[in-house]
This record gives sequence, C-alpha cells and structure tokens, in this order.
Amino acid sequence: MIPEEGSKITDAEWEVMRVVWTLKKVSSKEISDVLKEKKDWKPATTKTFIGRLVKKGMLSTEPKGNRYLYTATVSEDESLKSVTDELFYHICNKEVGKTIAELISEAILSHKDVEILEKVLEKKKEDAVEEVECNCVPGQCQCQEHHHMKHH
Amino acid sequence: MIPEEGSKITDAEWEVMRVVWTLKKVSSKEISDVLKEKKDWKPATTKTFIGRLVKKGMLSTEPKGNRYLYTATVSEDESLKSVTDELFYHICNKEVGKTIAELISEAILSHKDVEILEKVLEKKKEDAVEEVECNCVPGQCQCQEHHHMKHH
DNA sequence: AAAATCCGTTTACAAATGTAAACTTAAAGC
DNA sequence: GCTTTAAGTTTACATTTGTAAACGGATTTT
Repeated sequence: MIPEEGSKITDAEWEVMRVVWTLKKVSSKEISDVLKEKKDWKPATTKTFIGRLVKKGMLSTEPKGNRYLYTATVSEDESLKSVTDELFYHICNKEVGKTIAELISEAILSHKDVEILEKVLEKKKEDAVEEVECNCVPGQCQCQEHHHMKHH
Repeated sequence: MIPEEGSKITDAEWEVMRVVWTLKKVSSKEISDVLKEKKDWKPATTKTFIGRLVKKGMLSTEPKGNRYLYTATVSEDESLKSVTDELFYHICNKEVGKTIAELISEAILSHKDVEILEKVLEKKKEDAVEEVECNCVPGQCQCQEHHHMKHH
C-alpha cells in the first residue's frame, strides 16, 4: 500500500516509525519492547499504532510464519520534511533565516556540524536572493503593513 | 491570566495568534476579517479559537466599550520555540546538525540572511562540542546499535 | 490434549481539535 | 421604543489522537 498523499504521522506514531527506521525490519514485539522502555506503553498501545500506520500505508507487512515483519514505506528524511514544513508553515518566509539562526544558536553542535553548515551556507550563496518575498496574508505579518493594511 | 505552563497552541489557534502578534491590539472583528480571507473561516469559528486562547491565557482582554481588545501574552518568538522543540523532539541529537543543514539547503534565503547565519555559525564555534551525545533509547537510532542492541 | 501464550484485529473511550450554529445581551439604527 | 446587528458565551458535533482492554485464532508448553 502506498501512503496516502499527505498522510501525517502523529507524535505517537512517530515513536513507532523511529524504531522501524532504525531496525529496518521488525516484529511487533521488537517495537513494543522498545516503546515499553521509552514510553512505558502497554503492548496493546503499540499494537494500535502499528495497526494505524499499516492502514495509513506508512508501514508495509511481510508475513513471517503466522506473524508479520514490518518495514517503513517512507524514509525518515521524507517524513522529517513534513515536520520542517510544518515549522515554516507557521512563519513568514522573510523570517525563515532568522528562525534558522535561532535554531543554530540553541542547538548543540559538533565542530564537524559547524563545518558542514559552513559548507552548506557557502553553497547557498549561489542561489541566495536579493530579498525574500513575503508570503503572508495582510494582517499576519508586518512586512506588508504599509502597502496593504487599513489604518484605524 | 498567565498562560499555563506548557500550554500548546494548535495550528488553528496559531492563525489567530499571528494576527494578534501582527496587529498588537485587535478586536475580534479584525481577527475574523483576516481569517475569513485566509482560511475562509466563519466568524463563529474564529470566535471559538479566540475564546479558547483567552481561556488558555494566551490572549488577554482589555474592555473597550462593551467589547474587547485582545493582546498576546506570549511573544511570537517564545511560541516559535515550542514549534522548533517539537521538531527536534523527533530526531536524535546527533542528527540536529544535518537537519539544520537540510533546512538551509531548502530555504529561500537572502544574502543578508546568509551573512547573519555565517555570523551565528562563527559564534557557535565557541561552544561547539567534540561529539554530540546521542539521547536516544536503544532501538530508536543507529548510534548505539553496537553497544546496546541485541542480535537476532 | 489441555492450557497458556502470543499476535493481529476489533472495540472502547476520553481528550483535543476543527468547524460552526444557537443563544444572550448590549448597542446602533430607524 | 422596536428592530437589526454585532460581540461574547454556550452548546454541538464529527474527527483525530492517545491509551488500552477484549477477542479469536495459532502456537508453544506442559
């Protein structure tokens, strides 16, 4: 089954997916063992989420004996993309830079990470724009205030 | 009223908050006009979210005539923090650098943004660590595989 | 063979969320 | 003064989410 267009992974489901992404091909027991540890979920709870993920097409099943082995149909990176989109959905395009800056300030990074980021930034210079276009509706960010907003 | 510790702003509520953050002190009509435009919400819908936000303490009210003017009790930056925390909650600490790198690659940034990011990175060098500690439960990221994972 | 266990499936159920109408009351218009 | 309107409050209701027990069939254990 192919995951529905735009099917979202909830927080609880994400916990399950992480286990599958890590272990690649797992039994439900392996999953619920991990989440028993981390979240103190009853096996029944984990089963529910596995079931929902299968129904959503995020997990595929391969029979092994009378049981299943589960694998992910979407990569962690792809899924992470929806989470970051979610983040940027909340702010004005113009603020994206500033927001990333904050992320960096607050993050714990290794020297190697910093190096990588420097490289990415260097590359980014190529397609950096003169000015980022605001994408907001008037009344949801300051940028357009002058040309669109009513005065009261 | 002070916002409850850790009260979350839902996606729909976020739309309302953005209007308030932008216009600083608004009537419910101003809010629902904006969201009529953007989300095609009936005024009743916007009213519901305003009400919930007031109850949660995210909006404070100041009477004006027999109506209210609403203001935010939390800043956009503070609130954004919860959204970004949410993001990093989903991944291993070790992957934070890589994830930020992806954000940068995909983002539309201005030259100025790039400059700012370079500065932040420069500063970050001061407290960059040798190696980022993994914070995952075994079975939820690869890092620990060798020392903790069972073999099957 | 009977009992205990394991796993997938079904059902349950409260809280949160999105969406909105209905109700109430005060103000504004006629 | 009555009517319409506008804003705040209450109620409604379907869906999603988190959490889990119950059920049913296969399997392993005794």
